Amino acid sequence: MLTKNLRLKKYSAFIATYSLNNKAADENLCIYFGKEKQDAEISTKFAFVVSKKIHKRAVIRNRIKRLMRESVRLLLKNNKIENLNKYLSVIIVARKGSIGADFEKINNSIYDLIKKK
RNA sequence: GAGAGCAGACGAACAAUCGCGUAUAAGAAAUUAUAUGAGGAAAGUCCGCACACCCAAGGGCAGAACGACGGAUAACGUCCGCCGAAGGCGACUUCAGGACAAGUGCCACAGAAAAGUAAACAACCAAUAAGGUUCAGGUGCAACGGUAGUGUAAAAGACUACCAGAGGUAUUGAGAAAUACCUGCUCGGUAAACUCCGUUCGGGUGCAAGAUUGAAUAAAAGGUUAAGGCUGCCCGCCGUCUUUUGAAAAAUCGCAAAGAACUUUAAGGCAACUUAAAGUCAAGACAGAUGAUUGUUUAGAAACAGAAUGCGGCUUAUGAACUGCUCUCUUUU
RNA sequence: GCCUCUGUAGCUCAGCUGGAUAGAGCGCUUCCGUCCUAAGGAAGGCGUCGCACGUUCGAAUCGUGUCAGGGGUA
Repeated sequence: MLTKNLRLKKYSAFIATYSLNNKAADENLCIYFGKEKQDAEISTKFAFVVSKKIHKRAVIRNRIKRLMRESVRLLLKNNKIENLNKYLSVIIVARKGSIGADFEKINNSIYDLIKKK
């Protein structure tokens, strides 16, 4: 779990981010980007979504969520995704390809998709 | 040694680096330090409780669950003991295990007949008929107790012996029941068919229950005894209702450390369990915490699987390697 | 969290007040038809009734458990 100021919490913020429909996807993941920032001081907020449609078991869904979270944490720490800073919010949604994936696969997916943007 | 039966335990360990939730302490704050952080099923939501609120002026009809007996428990559809039945050579296992002799229904095809003191196709007696009987044949899951004999014209519980059931009496037991004797009493199956009997349940909603604080609870128009509420329905009772526009939808508690709690010991009890003493305090969010990488050990860095108000059960899923007791067979002494 | 419904042929559905060969439409295969195709006609195979256990003489149907899928509600 990321620290509290990096988490996206409000329901209205989710709706706003989804409605922009600014997204990038492959078979594993789908990333939604929110509005562009006015103030550079505000930190970018993240949310991770693994729907029950992906898989029935909570263990597998939790596993995917944790891997995504860890991957984002490490990328932020190493400053590899600087181009993310201009967005207010980012939602990462898992797709069916991510079932049973290891850390390497998830990490590469996120890195590639963000870099493309 | 082989094959079974029952019960039990375990649910990888250690280290390093980078991280997350909660609590406590320090600090103006950023933050820092310390402690701690997922199961035996957390699952399915199948039962039972606690807890909370709503409705409870009544009356009637429904309804649901359970079902040998005795106990345990907060309670249970759970557990323990025991009886009976069924299965197994046995250890042992399984059982929705009240009543069809209160009433109603159903029992296809076949068969005379599927339950009503029941047919007379063939058979038997007899000269024939009237009559007697349901033995034998045949049908069917099931044919009006079964087997063997006596008896008779031929037969039949008509009579006898054994077996099965029913009723009664006596003894034993806390009881289900068991044992013995008597009565020829013999009346089909099905209640996981309706139903009857007994027992239990005030009803409803589930922590998004609900409580407190804050905000709001205002205005306009229209309609009229219909709608709405009170238990599923009826009676009965209460009672204005609908539409449009506006605002709000946040925080704290519930709830996270104290109880039907857990561990050990002792006493009582066949046991479930109870009582007493000592010790322990052990997750807790609200977009929702337990992760990532590496190394070593084991067996290949293993199964099923992730807390959301809390407990007691049941059911289902579950890798590898184990432990104890018991039974049967075989071999050796 | 709570409530509720459905699993039958390749697909969409009947049958579910127990009685036997489990039906209908579309589809599929073969044949007829036509110069060829379509329409039309004839024939055919198509099923562990989600699974397990039970009740019953007999279960798709009744009961219990279980698995899977869908819907509603806050």
